[in-house]
Amino acid sequence: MTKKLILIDGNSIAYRAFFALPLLNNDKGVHTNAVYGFTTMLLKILEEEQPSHALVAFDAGKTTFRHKTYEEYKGGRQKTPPELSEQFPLVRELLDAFQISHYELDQYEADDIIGTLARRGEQDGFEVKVISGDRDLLQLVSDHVSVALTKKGITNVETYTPSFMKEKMEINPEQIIDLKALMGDSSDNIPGVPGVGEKTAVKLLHQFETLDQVFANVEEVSGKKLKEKLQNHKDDAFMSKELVTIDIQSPIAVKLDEIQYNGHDSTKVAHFFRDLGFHSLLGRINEDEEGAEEVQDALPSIDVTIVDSVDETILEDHSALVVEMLGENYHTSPVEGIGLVNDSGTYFIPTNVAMESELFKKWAQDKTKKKWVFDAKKTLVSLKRFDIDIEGIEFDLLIASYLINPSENHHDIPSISHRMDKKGIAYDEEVYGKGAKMKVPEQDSLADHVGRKTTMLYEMKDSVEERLRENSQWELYHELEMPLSLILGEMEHVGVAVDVEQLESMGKELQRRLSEIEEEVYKLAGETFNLNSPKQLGPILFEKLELPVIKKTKTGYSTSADILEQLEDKHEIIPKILLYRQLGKLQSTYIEGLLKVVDDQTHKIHTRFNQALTQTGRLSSTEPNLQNIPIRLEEGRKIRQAFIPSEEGWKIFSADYSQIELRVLAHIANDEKLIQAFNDNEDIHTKTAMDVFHVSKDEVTDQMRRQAKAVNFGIVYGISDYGLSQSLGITRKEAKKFIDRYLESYPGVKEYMDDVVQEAKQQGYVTTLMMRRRYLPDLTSRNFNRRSAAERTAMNTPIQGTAADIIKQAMIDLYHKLADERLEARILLQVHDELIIEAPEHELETLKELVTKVMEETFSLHVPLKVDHAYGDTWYDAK
DNA sequence: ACTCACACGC
DNA sequence: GACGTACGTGTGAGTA
Repeated sequence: MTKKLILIDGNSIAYRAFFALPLLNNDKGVHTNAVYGFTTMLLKILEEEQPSHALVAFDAGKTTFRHKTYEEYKGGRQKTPPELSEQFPLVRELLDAFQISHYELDQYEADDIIGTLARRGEQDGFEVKVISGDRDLLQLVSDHVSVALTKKGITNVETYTPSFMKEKMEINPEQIIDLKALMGDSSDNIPGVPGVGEKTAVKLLHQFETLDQVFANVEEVSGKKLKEKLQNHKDDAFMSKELVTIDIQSPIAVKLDEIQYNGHDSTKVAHFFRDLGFHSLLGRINEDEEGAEEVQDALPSIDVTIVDSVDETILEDHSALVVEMLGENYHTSPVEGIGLVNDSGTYFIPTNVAMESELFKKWAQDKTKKKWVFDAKKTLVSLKRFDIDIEGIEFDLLIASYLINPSENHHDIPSISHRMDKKGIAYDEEVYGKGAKMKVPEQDSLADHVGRKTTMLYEMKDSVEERLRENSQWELYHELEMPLSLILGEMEHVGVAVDVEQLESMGKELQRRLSEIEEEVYKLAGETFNLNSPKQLGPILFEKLELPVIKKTKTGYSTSADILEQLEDKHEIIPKILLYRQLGKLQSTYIEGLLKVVDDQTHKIHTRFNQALTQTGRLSSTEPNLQNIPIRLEEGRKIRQAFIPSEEGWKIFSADYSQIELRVLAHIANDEKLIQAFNDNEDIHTKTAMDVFHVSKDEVTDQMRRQAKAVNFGIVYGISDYGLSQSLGITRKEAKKFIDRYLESYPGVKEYMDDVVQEAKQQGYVTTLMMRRRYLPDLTSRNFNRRSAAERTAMNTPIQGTAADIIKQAMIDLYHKLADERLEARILLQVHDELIIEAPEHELETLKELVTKVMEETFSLHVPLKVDHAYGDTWYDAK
């Protein structure tokens, strides 16, 4: 087997990672983006290269031997940001966990260490691979030394071999030094010859081979100016050469046989990953399929009693309760067992033992026995499957964690525990495996893991609640999200009835039309191909049919709808493709997709609302997503005909807020004109058009109203001038003008936008009216894009988030009102600004008034909230 | 098992 | 003036 040596330029990779990735930080405010990027790069290299030897080199200190030659070496360079410097010790820790040597040497740079070892390795018969982001290292390339440079991002590299270099750069590795000597390097403050850039330098080296030859034959250089510059800066060039030349004989102490790589210590690495919150990476380190037992053996042991029959002594008030399931879908996943922790101990109750126990059921349903859970909704729904209606849920760690920081991507017990510095717990993935390898471990392991999770839940309650109070979020948590959670759970459990035959017959008709269109497209294309593949479609349209290329994606031609629409009258194949796409979407996502998740016993669909996911406070919906059922195009809207009441003689009733976000904006910004418009019950888009274009009502054309509508849309969703230009098909400049004119027209809005960004910069986050919070670390980003995106988010989130708060409040109010009035009507779905209800026909008259009133009065703004309603035999008809 | 391009809603 | 530009979920293709 050949010996393979990997040499990594530690500083360079850390820098790259730092600037390539957003400034992630974990809960304790420690930045981890560079470490994270470094880790992904390292994992990839180790997987791909399987090195026998490895070393990471770092720059030692401020001064190097090069400074003796040239004092200003690396002068003028920006100071390393503290957010990065603080990560270097972590990178070293990481390497220790991976058991990879790292090395630095006073007065020398990482380059010199790498160069020296590369040459030594080469002589000893190694295949050497150098990883860096610094092109200077290309001078090391030889038959047995290749250099991988990071391209975009961090794991994306390009490997330079002598032949690749010749092809790509048209010069040899040996010429790299001379190239740099001529062109200099501003980032290292290397002068080179002024006025000579890469192009000229390459040209010179083509002609004269080496730097020495260039100057020996300087008379032959074409161009008077160039010749002069060379003659005047000969010394600079040779000094530059000295500076960029890597010292391949640096006095380093390490020997090659001391830097063998024998694989990492998975326990240490796992520990490190957990500490820093690198969950996604944990799955990539257990080469030899560590089972649940091994993972747990590494943790301090705990005492879990496996219960074989439930007795009263374990069912206390104030208990942490975990209903454990491996699958995501709690409507269908088997319950693997129950975790219970209270003052009397830590218990694991096997599913059948719990569910067959009358005592357990009675305890669960007793509202005076307070339960602390993780995910109240999931707990509620899964117990309902066993005919248990849980009561007395007093604490929900999932919701609390989400409210404290919604941008945290992992709101599971182990992740939250690690964020709060509680270590004795493994991630689900480590215990259960993931994907196809996921399996229920044997009972002892299961009980141990569930026991730990329940213990963590039990122990974290107080500090998490305290945090909510500190954030002034107690009311949001306790009066809004917690009650809502149970209502959502009930909605999910009730489900929505579906007319399966209707879906199936629509599917058949669609299939027929799809095949027909497909045939026609193939005929027009002159060949058959996979019409669902943009990769295959691109060449047909833009090469074979020679249609003009408007936009490319990184993998080929863009064939998205907005591009195809611009080509619509260029070729008759285009409208057919668009129709095929439209119908294909309906078929695969909505017909087939929905049929897949219909319960075949009850013909109902049970979505799951994710209450702890979006950054703004909105809900999301999965398996299936019932918040994106088509409505815009009639063809798709018909899908809604398949959503029907679950009982004979009932109707679907729908109520939606009219312009809730813009009303919220009027309120928050306290903009006189906007408030006036809503108080006068004006058509807001027409009003906006009047104000932006300075015209009277009857002068507003359709075109103007359409543009005003898009501007309003942009304000609500926080899109950029670019986004607005795209949606209106105008230039960015024009779009910006629209936005500016809008802000001139509504000075209150302008003031709000400025203030909210200002305030967010000061405190680091924005809030909604109900104190929902969103952190925006990118507000201080050095990257313009990031910063402006964060600024738009700062303006937009209070608007969208407050609207989300309001409809959530309305759901709670409505739920209670329906119960108080003894109505049978029940809420089925929420679609951001709309509630879908089913009700017996005789309740409709009552509902019209009651639902509207509750929704409009749920929250009092400086402008009225307006609710429209409709009903019919299907969701389609409730329009 | 993953990423990409695309498309649906608000 | 650059850069790549509301947020979600789900699908099929393509690659590893």
